[in-house]
Amino acid sequence: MPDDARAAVAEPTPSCPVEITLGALRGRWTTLVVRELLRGERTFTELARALPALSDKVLSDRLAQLAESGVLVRDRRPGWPPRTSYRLTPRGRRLGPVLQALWDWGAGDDRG
Amino acid sequence: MPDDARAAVAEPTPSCPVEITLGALRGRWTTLVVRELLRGERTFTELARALPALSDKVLSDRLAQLAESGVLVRDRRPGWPPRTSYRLTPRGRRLGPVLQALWDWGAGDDRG
DNA sequence: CTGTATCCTGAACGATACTG
DNA sequence: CAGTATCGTTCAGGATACAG
Repeated sequence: MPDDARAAVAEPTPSCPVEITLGALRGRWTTLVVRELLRGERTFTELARALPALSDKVLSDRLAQLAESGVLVRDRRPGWPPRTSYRLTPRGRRLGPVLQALWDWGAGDDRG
Repeated sequence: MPDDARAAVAEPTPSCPVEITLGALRGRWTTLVVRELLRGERTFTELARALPALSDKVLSDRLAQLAESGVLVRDRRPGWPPRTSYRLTPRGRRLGPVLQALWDWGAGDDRG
């Protein structure tokens, strides 16, 4: 973390890298979608089936959000029935260690 | 990450460690408060001054939230004027690597 | 199958005022 | 100094219906 991270902060969402990452992961279900994709390519329906309590709209929102932040890409195949796959970009795959860090802290036994 | 992380997920906020961590860091300003405390003990006023755009109420909310999740402790000293210090617990200090991981990803140049 | 549009509700946020 | 109480607004989440 560079030293200018120490600068006085007037806003919580400037160009701060921490906020960029939290922005990409923001919202319910987001990390679960990413985790599913870390296991491999998935279609819309496969994601919906893996996350049964998640509505179509929110899944759509999450996929758009993650595409926007460069975490995943859509792979739309022509023909019928329409079939779209989602897979992580290299940048998206690099979220693996981030989720690992989040996991480790949350699983911490508080001693030490 | 243990293998049962692969289990089908019906809710986004079960006892999943990732969600525990995100829950602790949830909300605007939260990571900035933690980052300030990573630099050392701080009083309410010092935190408020470091984060000028943050209202008393929200700062109070954040400190309560972070105390609740075991990230920091209050150190209230008797006498007048009242003076309260906040400092991270060992668990709170272990958020350092987590914020580092968030920082690194957000600062990533997208190549590789 | 793969989404988008619309509406509704509850929680988070921020301002202000007030207390020990 | 160190907070809490109250209130209004905004925004994300979820249900439902519909479209390419």
